Amino acid sequence: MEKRGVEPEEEGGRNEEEDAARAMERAEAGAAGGSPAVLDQVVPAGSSSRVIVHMDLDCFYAQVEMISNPELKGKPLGVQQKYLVVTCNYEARKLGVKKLMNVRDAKEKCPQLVLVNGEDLTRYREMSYKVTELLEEFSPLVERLGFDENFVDLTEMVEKRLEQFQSDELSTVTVSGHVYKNQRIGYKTTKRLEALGISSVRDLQTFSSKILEKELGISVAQRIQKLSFGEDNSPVTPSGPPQSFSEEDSFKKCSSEVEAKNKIEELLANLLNRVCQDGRKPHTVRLIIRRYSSEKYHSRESRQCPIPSHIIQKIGTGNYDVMTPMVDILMKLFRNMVNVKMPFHLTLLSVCFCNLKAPSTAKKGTIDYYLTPSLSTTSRSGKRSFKMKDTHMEDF
DNA sequence: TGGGGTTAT
DNA sequence: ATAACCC
Repeated sequence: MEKRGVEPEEEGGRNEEEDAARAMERAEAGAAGGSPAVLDQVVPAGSSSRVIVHMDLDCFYAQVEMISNPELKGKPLGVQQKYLVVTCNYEARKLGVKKLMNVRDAKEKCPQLVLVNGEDLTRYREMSYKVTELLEEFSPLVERLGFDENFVDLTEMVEKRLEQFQSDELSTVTVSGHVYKNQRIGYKTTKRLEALGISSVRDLQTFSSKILEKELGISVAQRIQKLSFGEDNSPVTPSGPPQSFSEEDSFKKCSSEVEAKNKIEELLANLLNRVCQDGRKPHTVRLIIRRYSSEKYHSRESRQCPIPSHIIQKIGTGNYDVMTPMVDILMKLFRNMVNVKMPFHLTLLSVCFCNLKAPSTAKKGTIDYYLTPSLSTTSRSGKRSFKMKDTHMEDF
């Protein structure tokens, strides 16, 4: 990754801060190799303050594309998904292209705009994890947010460095602070807050806690109001490997079962590759659809089921056909949602593998084998002894 | 509005 | 199973 494409920001996450707004300490020298002594001006000794770096990669997809193809550097570049420019580099922004702009509008604003297709996220995903893994060398406490943001809790590292500096009697330090601008808290909540006359952080700070709790529920109300004072005690939760793998495709119209099956097969094939590389095995599969609706805001429906254990074991082995039985299962889920005897109009299909587990190493005849519900013969009676929310495809 | 992800209910 | 949130 090009260094100038990365903007390191350092955040002073405080538990009991009294600042009116959330303060952010920008480490001018960057997170790594910077001057850790910065902190003794900000953090009283013995305080429970944390040091959390928030790293946000600029126009991430566009950067990946420019690295893949250096000829794109210096040209206005947009990354296209369907008819949208989902992100673009700074050359393009200078010329008026915005994120999530229509391709037509973007071309109109900027006829020289170079577009690359970014519907396949594979390379973005790979780069994204490379960044996360790099950060994990500094601390295991790295939390991902999307593909292009990471939070790193460096409290321990900083404390250790601080001790060193104090013993060296060295403390030449500069601090520059900056304050969070108004944040968007989430679309639905924003609308509800607006209805209450709350449109700024200041409004939220001064609003009645009681009324807010009644309006939004105690959980959301207390959280966002604390956030409005810059108080965020939420831990940096290590993301670790992903909890789900999904692939989706949107389109203008899918109105036949054959069409749907073809699309599902493509999504599934890609997913099987991914899950194979991961090494873990999914125990649940889900099919998600979006039906065409003239105006109603995007709503999705889904059906999921456990993956039969005999199929799970074949995943990743390569020499067995997993596609056929999985397509079978997915088409059953499909017909469970869509009455194929009636006309239908779908605009999105998505397949998701979740409930990922480390592959079983249990061998026949061992204790582990009999203690693994999905392997031992007791699993059938065992499964029926408790309530399953999922549809059982084994029952079909 | 794409093509992903997470957690809460 | 869905909703809401994040990017």
